[in-house]
Amino acid sequence: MENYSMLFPCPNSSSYPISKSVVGTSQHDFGGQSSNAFLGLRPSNESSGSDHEKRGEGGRDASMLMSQITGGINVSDELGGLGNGSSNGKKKGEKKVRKPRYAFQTRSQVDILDDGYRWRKYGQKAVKNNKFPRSYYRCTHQGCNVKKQVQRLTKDEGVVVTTYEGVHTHPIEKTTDNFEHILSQMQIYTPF
DNA sequence: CGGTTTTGACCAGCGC
DNA sequence: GCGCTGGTCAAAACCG
Repeated sequence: MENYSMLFPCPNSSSYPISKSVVGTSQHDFGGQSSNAFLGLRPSNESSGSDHEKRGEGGRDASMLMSQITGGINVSDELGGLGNGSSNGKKKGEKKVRKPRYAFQTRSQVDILDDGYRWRKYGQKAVKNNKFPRSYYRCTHQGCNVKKQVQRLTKDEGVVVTTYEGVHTHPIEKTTDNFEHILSQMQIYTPF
């Protein structure tokens, strides 16, 4: 858990986080305790077993909206510069340059939202304070090393947190009604 | 048969 | 320095 860009700050912090509040995108410093934007994604400084409640009254947290998600996607390509393009050199002895990540929550029955790209799962880990494992996926397109991880929240298993890392270097694979398809898989939350 | 998933092992970073 | 945790690898299993 290092640098996440919180597309959606904690909903219980007063107003709804609509808008492209998106990127604070600090490349560094985020690992240092990002307030508590993401309930399930916190590092490990939380005493297990008590990480829920505490936001219980707020009603359904994770009230993520589609509009926000589109915002997130847009934003994600402004990291194109730093993201791909060879700067990812994995030489040893080199300073680790971490790509910024973009996370968002969705309310969905399915873990894997079909975003039109093809992903191959390359790992799965049990994470602390969460009874659901986190799954790691990589884009199968040649030369495109975009990764994403998907995790369901313990507290609210209707909520799926998806974290993208990197930018696709190729067009989307499934063009047909892709966006609508995503919509159909989500339960959209409208505060109105 | 080729691509994907599963799953345990391995490794690196971080906090104590 | 050590242990914990997250992230990745790779071999085997699985599936169309």
